[in-house]
Amino acid sequence: MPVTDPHNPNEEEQIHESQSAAETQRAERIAKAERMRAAGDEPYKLRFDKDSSVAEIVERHSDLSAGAETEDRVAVAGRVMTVRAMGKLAFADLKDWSGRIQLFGRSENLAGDFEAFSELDVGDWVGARGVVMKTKKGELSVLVDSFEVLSKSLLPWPEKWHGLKDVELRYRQRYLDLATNDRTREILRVRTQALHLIREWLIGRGFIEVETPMLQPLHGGAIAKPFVTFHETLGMNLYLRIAPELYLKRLLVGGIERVFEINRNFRNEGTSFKYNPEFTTLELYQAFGDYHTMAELLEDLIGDVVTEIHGGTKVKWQGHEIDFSKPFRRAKIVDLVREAGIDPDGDLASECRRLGIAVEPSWGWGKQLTEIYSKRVEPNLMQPTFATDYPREVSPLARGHRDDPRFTEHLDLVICGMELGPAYSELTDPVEQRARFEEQAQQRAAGDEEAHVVDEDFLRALEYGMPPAGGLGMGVDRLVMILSDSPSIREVILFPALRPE
RNA sequence: GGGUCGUUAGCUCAUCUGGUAGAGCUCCGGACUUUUAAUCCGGCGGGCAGGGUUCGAGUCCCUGGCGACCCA
Repeated sequence: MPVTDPHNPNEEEQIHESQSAAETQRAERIAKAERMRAAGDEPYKLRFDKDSSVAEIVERHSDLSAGAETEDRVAVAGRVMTVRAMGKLAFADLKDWSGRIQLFGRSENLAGDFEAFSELDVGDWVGARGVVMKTKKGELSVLVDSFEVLSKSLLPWPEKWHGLKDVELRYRQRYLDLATNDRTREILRVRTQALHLIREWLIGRGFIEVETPMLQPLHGGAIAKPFVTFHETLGMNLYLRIAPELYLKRLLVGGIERVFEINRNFRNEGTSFKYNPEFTTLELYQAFGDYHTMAELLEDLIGDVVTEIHGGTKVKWQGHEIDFSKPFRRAKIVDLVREAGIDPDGDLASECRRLGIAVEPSWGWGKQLTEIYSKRVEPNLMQPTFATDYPREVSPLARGHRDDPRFTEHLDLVICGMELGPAYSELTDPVEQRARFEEQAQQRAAGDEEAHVVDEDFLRALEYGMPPAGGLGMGVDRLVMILSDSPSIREVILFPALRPE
C-alpha cells in the first residue's frame, strides 16, 4: 500500500501512473463509493423491498407495443450488466436470478439523480422503481424515477461481448461465471431440478431419506483410497467416507425397508473429466428385492427424471443422441467382451498386454476379463446399458450369482461410456461376509491400499439379520453431465477441486 | 505418474524467421434526448515465476507454478 504525502501534489498522479488498469478502476470505484457516503448515501444498504422479479414483469407485459407506457409501477432489484449513457438519456441492463430487463433513465424523470444513474458501474447491485414501458425501439423497460445503489462493485468485470471464457477463472471465481454466463446458471438449474425430482420420486415410493456418517472410524463399502483426518478430543483417526453402504445396511438390519441417502463421497484419487475427489451419489436399498429390482428401479427413475427435464426420452450429449426409453439394454460382461471380438475363455493375459494393460501376477481370470471390459467395451457403451454379472474376483461385496459361482449378482449402469453406478443383490450371510472381508484384508496386508478392512461392528449387525435386499449407487454428478450436455464433471460441480493459485 | 498444448492489459484475442508489444471491449475525459456489443473524438493500462544463451528475449534453452487435453 503506497503512503501518500499530502505535501507533494504530484504524488497522487505518480501513483496513478504506476497502477495497472484493474488497480486504477478499483481506486476510482472506491472513491465513488466514498463520495456517495459523504453525500449521505450509504453504498452498502441494509435491504430493499422489491415487489417483482424480472421474469414476472416480462410475463405480465409480453404483448406491450413499442412506445407504450403502462401504469404498472414496480420495484426491481438486480445487478447492472451494461450501461449506455447518452446526453440526457441513459440505459442500463439489470439482471436478477430470473432474467434481464432494461432500466431506462431519463433526466426529466430522474431530475437531480440522473447524473448518478448514468454513473452506475457494471457489477453494481441496484434497486429501482418506476413504471413498466416499452421504448420506441421495442425494448421492455422500467422507466426509472427513483433508484438506489444497494451494493457498490469495486472490481472491473469481464467484458460484455465475449464474457468470461477462461475455464480456470470460471472455476476459481465461479461467482463471476454464474453472474455472467447464463449457461452456467442453466447447468445449476438442471442439477437442482434433478436432485429435487430424484428425492420426490423416491419419497413417493416409500423410501426414507437418511444421513449417515461422513466421518467414519473404518472406511468401507467400496474399493477406493480414503482421505484420513484426525479427531483431536477423541484422539483417533477418522476417514472421510468412500461410501455410505455399510451404514445403510445397518439400517436395513434395523428394519427400514426402503432407505436412501444423497450425499458426498470422498476418494483420494486423481481428477479427470469424470472424476472429482468429492462427488455426490445416490445410494439406495430396498428390502426383499434383488439386482433385477434395482435395474428396473433405475430405468424407471432415470427415465422419469429425463422426461421431466427434457420433455421426452431422448437427450443430446456431446453430439450423441441418447435414448432413455425402457427397457435399457441388459448384457452380461462376458457377452459384451465376446461381442468386442475377444474370446472370454481364451488367453486373456496376452489380450490385456495387446491392449496396453499392465497385467499383474495376482490377477486371475475375473480381473483380466474386467480390465478388458473397462478398456475395450465400457467407453463405447453410449446408450443406457446394464452390464451384468461381474466376476466374483472383482466384486467382494456382492452376493454370488444364483446360477454360476464364477460371477456375482452385480451390474453396472453405463451411459455415455461412463459408469453411472452399480447395483447388487446384497450379501446378507454374515459368515460369507466375514470370509470376503478376510480375503480383502489379506490383499490389504499385501500392500493394496484400496482393499477393505474387516469391519467387526458391521459383521455384528449382519449377525442380527439383514433382510434380502437390492442396493444401488448412482453418480449424481455424472447424471447431471448427461442431462446438461456437459463434457466435464467440473462443469456440474460448482467448486471443483483445483490446486491453489 | 507420462506426453502434448496453453499461460501477453480487468476480459477476449493478435504479435512470421529474436530487433521500441497491438486491437476490440472495459475504464477515465469530452459530444450526444430512444440505446441494444450505442456511436464519434481523446486518454490510462501488459509479457506466469526464476535462471541461461545473446549486443538485444514475449519469441530460443533449462527449472518451476497453474490450467486444458490425451494416455496410464
